[in-house]
Amino acid sequence: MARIRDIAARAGVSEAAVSIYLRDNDTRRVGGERKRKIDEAIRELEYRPNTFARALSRAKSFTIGVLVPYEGPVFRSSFLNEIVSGLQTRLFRNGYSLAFPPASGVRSPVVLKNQLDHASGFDGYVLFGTRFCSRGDMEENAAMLERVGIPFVMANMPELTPSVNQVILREGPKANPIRYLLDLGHRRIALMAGREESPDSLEGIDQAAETCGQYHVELAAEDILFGDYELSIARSAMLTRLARGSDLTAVYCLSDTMAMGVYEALSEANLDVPSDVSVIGRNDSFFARLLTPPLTTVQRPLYEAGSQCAEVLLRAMESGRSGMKVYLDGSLLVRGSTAVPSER
Amino acid sequence: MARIRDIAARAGVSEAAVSIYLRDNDTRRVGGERKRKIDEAIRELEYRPNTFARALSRAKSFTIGVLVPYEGPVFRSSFLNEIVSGLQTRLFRNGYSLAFPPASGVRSPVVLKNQLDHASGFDGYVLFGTRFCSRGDMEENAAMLERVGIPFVMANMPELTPSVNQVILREGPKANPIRYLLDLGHRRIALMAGREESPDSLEGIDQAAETCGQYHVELAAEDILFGDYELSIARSAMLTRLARGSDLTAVYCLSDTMAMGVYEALSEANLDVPSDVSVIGRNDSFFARLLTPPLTTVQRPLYEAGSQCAEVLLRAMESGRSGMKVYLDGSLLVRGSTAVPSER
DNA sequence: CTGAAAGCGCTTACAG
DNA sequence: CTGAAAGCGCTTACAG
Repeated sequence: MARIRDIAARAGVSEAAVSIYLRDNDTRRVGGERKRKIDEAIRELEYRPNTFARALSRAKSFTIGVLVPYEGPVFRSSFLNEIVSGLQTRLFRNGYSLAFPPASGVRSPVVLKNQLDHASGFDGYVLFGTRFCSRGDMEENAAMLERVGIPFVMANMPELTPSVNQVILREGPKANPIRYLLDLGHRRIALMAGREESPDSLEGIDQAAETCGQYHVELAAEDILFGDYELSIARSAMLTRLARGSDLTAVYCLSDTMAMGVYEALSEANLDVPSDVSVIGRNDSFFARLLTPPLTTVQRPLYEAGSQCAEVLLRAMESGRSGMKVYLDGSLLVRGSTAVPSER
Repeated sequence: MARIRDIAARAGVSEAAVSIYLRDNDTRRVGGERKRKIDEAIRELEYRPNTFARALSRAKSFTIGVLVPYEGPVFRSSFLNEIVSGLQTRLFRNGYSLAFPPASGVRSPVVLKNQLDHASGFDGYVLFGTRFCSRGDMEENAAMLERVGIPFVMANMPELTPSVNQVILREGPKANPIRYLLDLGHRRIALMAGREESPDSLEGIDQAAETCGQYHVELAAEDILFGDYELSIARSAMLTRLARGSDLTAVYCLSDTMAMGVYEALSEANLDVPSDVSVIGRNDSFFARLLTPPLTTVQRPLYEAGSQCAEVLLRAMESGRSGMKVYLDGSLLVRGSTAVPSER
């Protein structure tokens, strides 16, 4: 591997000259003839500046750590992947690399601590909430990062401490799926939440309960199901619920993936969507419109959330600002999986 | 940000002592009382060794560059994501980080060159072929990496230069989908390939033609379609083909995603799957079994391919070996989208 | 316009 | 068992 010293020697100039020319091709610090010599040496030796040496001496690494405090394959979640896509596109444009430090440990703050041990010296972080992160975990995580003192932004979490930069996906006024079901005439609605401790699920339950309350409809405890954001678990949860009596006429699922599990369960129970039971999903994953029937879903701007994370982070890195909050609203896409309730 | 110097000062020991203790807690180089002091200082100052300084002086970064020479969101491909998941899991276990250097440029070797400028000093690379990489591109890419002199492994490419480490997904003896269709009695079969120049598509075409040949069936040029590995493009390509006459009785698609596009096209043409046209996909993506009808598909061990990439790379990094080739076979999962051809 | 020197935060022989 | 010193490959004042 050629070093800057080799280039300098071959071109007959000082290392400083090479370094400065590399940073700015138009510098007047280096004369024309010498520039040509340097260029030539670089080409001949296929010189590439060492990333780590450069980061160390510049005190700027052009590396953003993506922190998903969860042991297990990250890239399997189409939800996260969509956000990361937006993040990547925006950050690449500014020349930043994305680094995923190794995850190990069980409790989320422990995993994060381990990840930070491999991510010291980075320019910024994007912290993702996962279904294994309770609100307390995330507060602990955020506090840890604040002590580190490097700019960061949180994705995929309901609003937290005011000092934290966050991009927040919220249902928004145009998207209330429970209200939509109630307006259609449904009175016995189930909520397929994710994981009991997850802030997203808790928020979903609160909102559903509140909306039901406005219609003087009860959201019964037995109608709050937990599908762990996974297809097969949602399927079992739904099956279990159906075994207790099929008086439900609608289900709102906090992810399209879980909605697919609900489709499966309903089909096994010989219940038709939507004539027996209406189903609503969330995210508008690419497969949603291709299901039979096409899934009514709460579209959420995930890619946009990713690029907003990048935007906030870039701003935080250049100005040191914190406490920025960006809110992104969802919207309801009505397709074929919802209908007025029929008497059975 | 605390440095090793701060820890040394606070604990009243030399920097060397801290560094050595950090590397090996059981060292006898540092006495018990001093160890305690160091621990305390580390905890109080929440010290984390600087990744870049450490990489530089150790000449070992514990960073693997994931090179996808393609400008555009990488994490949107569920195909790549599944491979990367396997890679990540195995590499994390050994304490490696995954780094995605920024992509810019149009031609694949140009993108790769740019990426390498941001990835110098890494311990190893995983190079992915994309649908925009011709065989010539990939040979150029491989040659470039060989000149860099750092261990690397290629994923998602048919067999290339012997010197290159590769994990190769091949159809394998148990998976020949064209033969399966022929055995069912189909005689007019279309192939939904990806992109004209992509080696994967070329290989798929060769194999399909060869198998057809064995049955004295012609794979007509007009029955070789290009769906660019995308749903909507596959849909249009299929629609265009159907407009020329619907004498086809079967389609093999080089990805499940394209198979979904074919489903759409067939449904728009009022053709039933499988009674009018049989459809086979590839990859066994998670949604394949949930389509209506459930998709017959060539299951390929993508996650396993990812962990094999990691395995090969780890071996290459410790031994310098090259020219390793790992072959992984697919297998045909027969579900509801295939049947014997009916006369129409 | 140019080079010699010090420094970034670590680690690794080396001498005791 | 311990510390002082040199070095990893860059960059950045500094002096000319």
